[in-house]
Amino acid sequence: MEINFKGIEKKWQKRWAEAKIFETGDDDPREKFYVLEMFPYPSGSGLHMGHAWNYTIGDILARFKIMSGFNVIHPMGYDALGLPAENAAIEAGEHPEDYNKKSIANYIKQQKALGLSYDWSRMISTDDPKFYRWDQWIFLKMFEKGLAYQKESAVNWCPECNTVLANEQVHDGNCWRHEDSSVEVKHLKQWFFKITDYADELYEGLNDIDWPETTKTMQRNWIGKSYGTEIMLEVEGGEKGNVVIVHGSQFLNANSDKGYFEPNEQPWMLWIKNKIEDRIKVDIPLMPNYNNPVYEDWKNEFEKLGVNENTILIGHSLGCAFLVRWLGETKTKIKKLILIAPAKKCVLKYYNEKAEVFYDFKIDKDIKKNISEIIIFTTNNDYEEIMQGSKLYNEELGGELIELKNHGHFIKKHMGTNEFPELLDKIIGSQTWPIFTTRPDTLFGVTFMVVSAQHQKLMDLVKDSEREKVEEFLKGLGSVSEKELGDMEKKGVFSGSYAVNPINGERIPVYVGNFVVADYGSGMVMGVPAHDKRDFEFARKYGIDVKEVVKGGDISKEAYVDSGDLVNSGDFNGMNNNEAKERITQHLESKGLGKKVVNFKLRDWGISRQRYWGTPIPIIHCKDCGAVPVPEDEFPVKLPRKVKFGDGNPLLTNEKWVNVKCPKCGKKAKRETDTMDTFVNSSWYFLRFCDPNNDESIFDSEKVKSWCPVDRYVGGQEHACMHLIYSRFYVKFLRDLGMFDFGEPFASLFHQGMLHAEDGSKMSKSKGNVVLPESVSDKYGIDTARFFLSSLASPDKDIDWSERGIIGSLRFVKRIFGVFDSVKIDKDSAKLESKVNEVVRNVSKYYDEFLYRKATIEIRELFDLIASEKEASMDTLEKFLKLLSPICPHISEELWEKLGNKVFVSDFSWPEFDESKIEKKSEMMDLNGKIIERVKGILKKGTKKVYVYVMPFEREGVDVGRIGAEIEREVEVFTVNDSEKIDPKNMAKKAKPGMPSVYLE
RNA sequence: GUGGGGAUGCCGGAGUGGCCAAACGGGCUGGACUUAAGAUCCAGUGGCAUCUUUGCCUACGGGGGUUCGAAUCCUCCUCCCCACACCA
Repeated sequence: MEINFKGIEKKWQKRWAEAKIFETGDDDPREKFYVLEMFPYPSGSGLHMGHAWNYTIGDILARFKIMSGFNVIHPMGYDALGLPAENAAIEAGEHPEDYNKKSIANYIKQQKALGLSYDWSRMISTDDPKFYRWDQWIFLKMFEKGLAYQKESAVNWCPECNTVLANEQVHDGNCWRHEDSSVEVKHLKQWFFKITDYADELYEGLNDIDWPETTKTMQRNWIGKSYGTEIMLEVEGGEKGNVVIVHGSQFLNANSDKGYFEPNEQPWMLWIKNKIEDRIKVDIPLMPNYNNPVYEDWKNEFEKLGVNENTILIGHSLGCAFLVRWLGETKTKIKKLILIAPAKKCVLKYYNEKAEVFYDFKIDKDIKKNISEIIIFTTNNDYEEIMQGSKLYNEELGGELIELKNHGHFIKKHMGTNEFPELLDKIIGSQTWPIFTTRPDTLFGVTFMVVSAQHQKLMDLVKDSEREKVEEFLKGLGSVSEKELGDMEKKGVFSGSYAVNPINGERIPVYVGNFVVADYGSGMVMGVPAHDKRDFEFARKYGIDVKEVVKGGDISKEAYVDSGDLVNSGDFNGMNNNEAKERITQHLESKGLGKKVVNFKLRDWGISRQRYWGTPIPIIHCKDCGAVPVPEDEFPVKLPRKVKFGDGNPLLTNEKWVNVKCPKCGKKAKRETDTMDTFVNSSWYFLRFCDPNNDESIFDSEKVKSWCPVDRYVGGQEHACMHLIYSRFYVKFLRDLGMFDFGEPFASLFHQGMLHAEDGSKMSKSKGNVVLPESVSDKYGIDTARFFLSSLASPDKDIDWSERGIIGSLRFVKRIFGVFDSVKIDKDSAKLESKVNEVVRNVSKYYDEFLYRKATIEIRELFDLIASEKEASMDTLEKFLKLLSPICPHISEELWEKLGNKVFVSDFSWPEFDESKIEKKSEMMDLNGKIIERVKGILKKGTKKVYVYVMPFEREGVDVGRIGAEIEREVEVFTVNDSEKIDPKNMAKKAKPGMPSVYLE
């Protein structure tokens, strides 16, 4: 029999379209159901059978739901913006806009030929400015809320794509699109979306959605929530440069015995020098004629010393005036300026006149631009003029003004102590680093720290003496790509700095390491070699101490990472380490040195792409006003058509587009030429389907509220950590804007398997193994293909195309036509009636759960019965077609019409079933009868007693009296698991449910 | 390494305590139809025995266990796939 599949398909597709049966109204009282397949990037090469299958999976469900009486929204659109489209267009020598229009048109044609139940009136395409203007609107809202921001950062650069990639788009150090281009690290200013603000909700929200466990796990791993303790750690800065202390005038009586010191030998000066000179050079020059100072003389003397941008200058009293004057004159850049009791005029009457001249200068406010830190020390009991001087300097120069108690004029006579720790702090500038750890219990076992080699503040930690070694180390890493970095062995180099363990005050060396991630936690980790594998290796390699703090393993051989009791841990000794985690954290917390924190692996989403075919970022860069958003009434910022493709960002080549006026100040400014990552479009397109033609707003909230969230979302698992996280983020953001009230876009998610080519490999144009739906449709009919693919395996599994296999389905389809021609329409046999009810019941469930394969099996079974009975009721034949129609809509429609129906089967109600009509399988129908029959069959004359063995659940139904009467023997019944049973021949084992076993005595 | 999923007949793939030598399909074998091929239809498809009935043996990656009873539950092992991969 030959069937004109093409004709049938065309006929019904046309009729469905004319009757608009798949167009969905917004105000339908029926319960809504949103079925969505991930919208495709419309590739120029069109869709192959694998794509067709993806849409079919959703289509079968949508059709089932339509028939089941739901108000089904089942839309389709095109993810047309993006790099691949741009590249394909360039390769084809066409403008992306034109190229894409053609691709989309081709896609639509192909999809329509598949007979998919889309509501084409809702179609959207992301390259339409009417669509992407709302990308820009969302960007603006993000910008307003501080969730869109720019930062200079190390980014993943794909040389193939000529653009930056998001973290999610880098796999194994390679671009997700170009398996053999290794991603480079570049430093660029980029736009980011602050997805991390939603990290916790993205993580926790996974508990409430019906998604495949694997995908949820992947997202959980990606977001990477971990609970731990943040420990505040003091790290001595790596000093570099030098310190110069310029003393004041010597005005005290030279004869006073205890009060007398040379001006450059004030005890605190010597104390400081002594404290730090092994780490940093300290000069305390004795200035000429200090009792009769002449500025020029001091200047000459002072300039003999090296002063550069790494110098810390410390002045005391008159010395301060000298330094400020000198800095104002010379505009020298220095690191820090510390003024101690600075004077702006002479404080003692008998003081030399020349000193007055010394103070005769104006404080140059601009010097603060050349100094990264200015600190002024004053006290409460200095000379009045000096205290005022401190304030004056502070007013003019800014910086920090520190008032100490009872330090007089900071000379021996007044201070009462030789020590000046406050100053020491300011010189060494010890830094506080928060350290994240999940093992605060091992804090006593810390023997080193490692800071990331990529850390921005790394050099602040490196001491001069180690600088060369560190730089060499960094150089060694610099030539390595991101990918190799992953495989590299853990290496480190000593930074020269030490951290202080807050729990016991121990000094811990800080290393620079290649294995510490710079932007996780604070980029510095504590090393506990005794209880962490990696730390153990590191310590072994560099001869660092391994200090056991948790008992349980042999730390001379390997790190012990399991639990145990604490040792070498001060007050916490003997405590179980799990308890110690809490207690040590509490202890730190009480001292303000630590707290419980949650940390995430998730990073902000870098959305800048240096390419043309994307949504323009609606920002204008102005020299004076900075990044200024394009006003909403100027939206959309359309992509200019005229650009040159070649090297670099094409948008830069349209100067007219780039050069604009600043919306704020009206001066000349430039447009942002980065475009947005293509994933911004797919992050919310499913919302737009609810109101696709709205030009007034992104969508009508009421419509979105009535349709969303998506009830069943069908798409590939490869988007687990990209599209599916971004969409969740967008939805949460839009919800927080008050657009709607749900927080998750996709209530349930289904990942389809991939359709491979006949040889089991991926279908690809280059391999020449692509199966095209058109040719399949010509040869076998699209319904046959749908049935075949449905029957292969459950749709979440990968399957292989098979020309031979589809013949089996073709055979089935042809048989259907044959049987429908010949079957006598009358009434059902009891068997058929039971079967049809059973199949309706089961298939309904199967469709709802994507168990299409099982559906095809039962449909076949029902069909086989109809065929063998040769007679069936009209009702049964109709039910059969209804059951078949989600998978084979065209031929079902055709046969439905042949039965004399005028309405569409696709739009008809789903069949119901009657549970009571389904024959119960002979389950213990007459257990006693069976026993009697069986015993009678083997009964011998000499048999005296009969033992019967039944299943425990059958025991109650056994009528010993009746059996005994029938067989005229003594009967004893045992359950098969009765340990006291009499069973010499081990017959109990042979018993099966419904089939007891028997032993004759 | 971590997390997830697997391993069933010639093949794809059901089955998740008893009705399982294992659904359904493909393939293969035989038969019907035909001059023949294709298509279609029927039957068979672990082994041995047997008159249909039926019995026994060997089988669901490998070992061990729980149970009256295991493809199905537990445990260890092997192998395969997928994802994340130095996240402290």
